[in-house]
Amino acid sequence: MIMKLTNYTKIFKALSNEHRLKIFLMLYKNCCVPEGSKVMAEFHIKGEPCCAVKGGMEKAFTKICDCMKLSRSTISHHFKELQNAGLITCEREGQLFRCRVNKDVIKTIKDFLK
Amino acid sequence: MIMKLTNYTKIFKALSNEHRLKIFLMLYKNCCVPEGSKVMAEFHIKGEPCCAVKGGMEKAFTKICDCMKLSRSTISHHFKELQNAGLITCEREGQLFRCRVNKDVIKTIKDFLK
DNA sequence: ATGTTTATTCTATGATTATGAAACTAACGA
DNA sequence: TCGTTAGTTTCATAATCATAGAATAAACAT
Repeated sequence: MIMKLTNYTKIFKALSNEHRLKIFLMLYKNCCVPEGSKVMAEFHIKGEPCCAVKGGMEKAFTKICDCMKLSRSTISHHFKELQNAGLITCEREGQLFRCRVNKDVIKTIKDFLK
Repeated sequence: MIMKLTNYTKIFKALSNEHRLKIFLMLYKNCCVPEGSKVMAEFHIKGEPCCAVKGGMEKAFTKICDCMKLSRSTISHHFKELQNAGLITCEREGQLFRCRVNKDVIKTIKDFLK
């Protein structure tokens, strides 16, 4: 996938903030996913401290705030930035908050650095 | 190589600016280098429009300013940022301005995204 | 030595970003 | 319905960043 330079700067900018990078890593690394699934993590809205998919994620969405000592609105803002950069997609489905990490983008970055 | 999270944010921040990314790419991709050498580009101080190593680089340091419509001090600042992030190292040697791209860092980023 | 060219550092300023408070929306349960 | 919980949006503000001009330094040619 070939992208305009500004798409890359957007991605790098999204990852240039420590809090956003932590959130992203939490989604990208600390969650096990069923093979073939793109869903990296599911956070229960009511603050269940788990990754609904397969365990491994020790902080649920609502606890990220405490964990990072940031307000809810700030966390929301950071999630939005990660989405705008195309790194993740989020959707709400009833009580569930679903996050997908866009693996294509990761590949794109790696290719970019070749 | 394992680094603190802030080192990664520093790298991503350095690459999050379009001008810096262009400069970095110029050093990283557009210059041919002799096998085994770490030197990615050599810019003549007097504005010779070449990469002293093997050709391929069409803009010398002094022309980057025109090319990007930025002042000399701003370009200097951007080079410094790239250095602070550990992406490149620069040194002056008489009339030559030498830039080395730190390939280890690139590898570190790629490993980071695994 | 003096002037020229080139890059850096310092300083000021306009632009962008990170943050939280408050208002708002959506889902749920009693 | 009404209150609670969860997340978003809007707005204001403090912090950081990008930029250029001026002063400075280093290398060189004359």
